[in-house]
Amino acid sequence: MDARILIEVLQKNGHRVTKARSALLSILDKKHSPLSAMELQKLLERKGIIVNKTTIYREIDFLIAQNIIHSVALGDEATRYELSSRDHHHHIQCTSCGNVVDLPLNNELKEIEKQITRGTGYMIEKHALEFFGLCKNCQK
Amino acid sequence: MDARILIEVLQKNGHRVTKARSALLSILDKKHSPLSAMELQKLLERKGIIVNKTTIYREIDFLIAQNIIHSVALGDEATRYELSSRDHHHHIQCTSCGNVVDLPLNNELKEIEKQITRGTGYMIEKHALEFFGLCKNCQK
DNA sequence: CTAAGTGCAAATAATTTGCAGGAAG
DNA sequence: CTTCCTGCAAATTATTTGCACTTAG
Repeated sequence: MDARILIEVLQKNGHRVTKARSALLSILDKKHSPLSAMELQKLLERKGIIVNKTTIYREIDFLIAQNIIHSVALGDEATRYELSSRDHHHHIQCTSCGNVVDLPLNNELKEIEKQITRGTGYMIEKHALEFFGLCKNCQK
Repeated sequence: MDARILIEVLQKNGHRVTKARSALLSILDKKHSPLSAMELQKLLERKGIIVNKTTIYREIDFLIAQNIIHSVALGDEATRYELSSRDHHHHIQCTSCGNVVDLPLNNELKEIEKQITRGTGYMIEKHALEFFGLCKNCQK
């Protein structure tokens, strides 16, 4: 249970473990695709945990500050978030239904990043690689 | 002049060529990094062309519909736009000053896209690959 | 002329913030 | 208890839309 370990770490570091906080971690741990603030709120609701949207945003800020989650920008309405403890991966979003799926890829980009640093002097910290297309269902 | 050609095409297709429209095209043609709605408005202003922000957004919609520009999502405040007629490329944004630079890269992703299609059944239409890091200046 | 372009004010939508009350440790 | 968490309402920011007016062709 990734979520359990994260909760332990939070406790060890003197952070409070609220119902919403631990439920969010277990939701993020189970769902293998990035979730928006609204989606997180709804998934909490299904567990019987009703919180204000403000709380969701503050919880997101907190978890980002703890390096537990990070944002994923796909260019549509809302920012999504996912656990940072996952192996590095990318996403593909269906341009019709909007569904997002994780894509396990190897580090094809390491060499490219070195090239870029050589060419531009930038000290690269991270990258975002997202794919877009029609999922099987929407091809019909 | 890329902008000139685009203007001719618009005229040929029966679209009007307003001061703002042609100025936007020449601005986008010159600036080799994606621009936000607000930046576009300000750059027009510097040319003495004062337009409402609404006009900027409507012009962006129009140019996207004409396949002349497309959006670039970097995950911060605003969406940026750039000419589609440019060779396919990517960007790197400084995580400190926010500056965005174009990166000419070859099609390293073609093979990866084929893999993804084989593995997931998605019919891939496009991808977004952005890099983030510290620019030379901000490393000091 | 006449459809397309434009400004302005108001509407949305995502996210942020101030403040006062409530709960975790 | 005391700091952190939370709700609520109001503020902010990016973008959209309705309506009446203006202009390019």
